[in-house]
Amino acid sequence: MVNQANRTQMMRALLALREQILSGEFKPGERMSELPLVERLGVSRTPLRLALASLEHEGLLQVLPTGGYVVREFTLTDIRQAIELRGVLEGTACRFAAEHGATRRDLRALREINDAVEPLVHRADYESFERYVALNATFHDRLIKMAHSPLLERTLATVLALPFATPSALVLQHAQLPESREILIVAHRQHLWLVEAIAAREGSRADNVAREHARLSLTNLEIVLGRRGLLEQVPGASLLAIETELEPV
Amino acid sequence: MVNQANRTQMMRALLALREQILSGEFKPGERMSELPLVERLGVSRTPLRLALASLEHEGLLQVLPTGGYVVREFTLTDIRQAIELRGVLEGTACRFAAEHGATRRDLRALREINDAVEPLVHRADYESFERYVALNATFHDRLIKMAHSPLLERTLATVLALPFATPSALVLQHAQLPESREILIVAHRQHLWLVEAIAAREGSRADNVAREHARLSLTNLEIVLGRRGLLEQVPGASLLAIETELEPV
DNA sequence: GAGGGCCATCTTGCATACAGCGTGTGCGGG
DNA sequence: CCCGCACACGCTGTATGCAAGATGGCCCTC
Repeated sequence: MVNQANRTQMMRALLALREQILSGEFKPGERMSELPLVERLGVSRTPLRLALASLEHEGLLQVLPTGGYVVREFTLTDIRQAIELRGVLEGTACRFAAEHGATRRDLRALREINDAVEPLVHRADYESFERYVALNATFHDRLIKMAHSPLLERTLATVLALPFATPSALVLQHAQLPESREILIVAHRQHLWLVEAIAAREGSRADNVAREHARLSLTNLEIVLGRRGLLEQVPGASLLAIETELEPV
Repeated sequence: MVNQANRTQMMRALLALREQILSGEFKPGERMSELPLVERLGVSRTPLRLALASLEHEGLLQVLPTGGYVVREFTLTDIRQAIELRGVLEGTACRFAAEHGATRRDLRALREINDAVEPLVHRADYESFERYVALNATFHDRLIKMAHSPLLERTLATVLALPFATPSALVLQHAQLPESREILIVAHRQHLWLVEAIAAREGSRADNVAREHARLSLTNLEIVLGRRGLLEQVPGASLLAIETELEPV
């Protein structure tokens, strides 16, 4: 959102607050009173208020009708809809990229990322997963840039700001499970298809593949939900309202 | 976005600023210095800063790397992409509505709106057009609500905040031209199709129809661009960078 | 004993003062 | 005449004081 460096007090408050909220130091519905936060973060009320307003724009906080903010609670439905919407937006970005025509340079960059990812999907160590996640993020960043639509980029960024919505939010948590490594194989194959489709200017195919690709996150979500211990490691998990429909493993 | 009543100084500043920007009282690239605005709007710097931050989030303002805001300039490409993205989001909303299953009550409401619109598309007086625009807005509002996705609603709202992006932004301006009345006929027919598709739970069809429906705004845009006098009546027109590719009538 | 009203306290919204920094201008030197 | 430096102005970021409103508790009354 605001990509300024953390030089200003407002940015420091924003970054600290976001991290603390996502790491579960505040409960959903908890009131974010300003004075305690001032003490906690060591900034004055003015930049703190700006940070709070920014977090409200991001969707992590809600405004009370009487004034003031509370931590927002997310339901499973919220997360599913966020992932689905991410798929729609990323699909649109891929379609734009295909229709607009990708430069050789962009295509080569994507292919190089895929080449680097390929050996990683078969390895099981944690460092490989971390590297996979990083490359995955680079791939998606490059893709959205190729749509040449600042508005789309901005819109997608707002959706990604929500917990659980980002492409690799849930990968690291369950990657250790052997059953879920198949997901990485599928995801990698979809990346190959995406580059193929964009290179061939097949916008509709690129759109569809990207949507299905995003839906892998739904599968990840189901897997993580099945293992209670895993869920709690995910940033933002504390903001999730576990509905009673929690399926037993 | 922030739907609070205009009780607070911040909301008054926000509403006043937005209106003044869209009505062309500031030129694109013009710096929005705080002190002159304080004098102009009669509010203090604190709520003004909040309003500026909100407008930046809306996309009407840009932040300078040195700090401070400037009025953003929109290109034709920006507008086209905004309209296209609106189509994607409205299409998704219609698909969600179809997949989720619409209540009889919602469907009846949509059909009633369409019934009320039907005679209006054949009339040429200004009051009919105004009534058409109002009913059109109600129709679209109802549709997005039927998706049952607050996130989608919020996302669409951000896109609609941009000038020229809203469904009926350009209707009133050119409705007087006889050649453009056909557009209303087509739009009305698409509304009928949308209700049909949603009622039949045909999500894909609803999606496609909604996308094409949004693209009618592109046609409107082309028409308005062809008549210089019309363009200047549209709110936000002053923010538009007319490229040299302006086609002569 | 319960409910309602009043008071105290806390909280937010707003205004303003202050400091640091970037910018623009003017003057002097080459 | 042009370029560079320095000073001054204006601007933003920040801190803090103040007032109005909401909320919760306590007491009084029925």
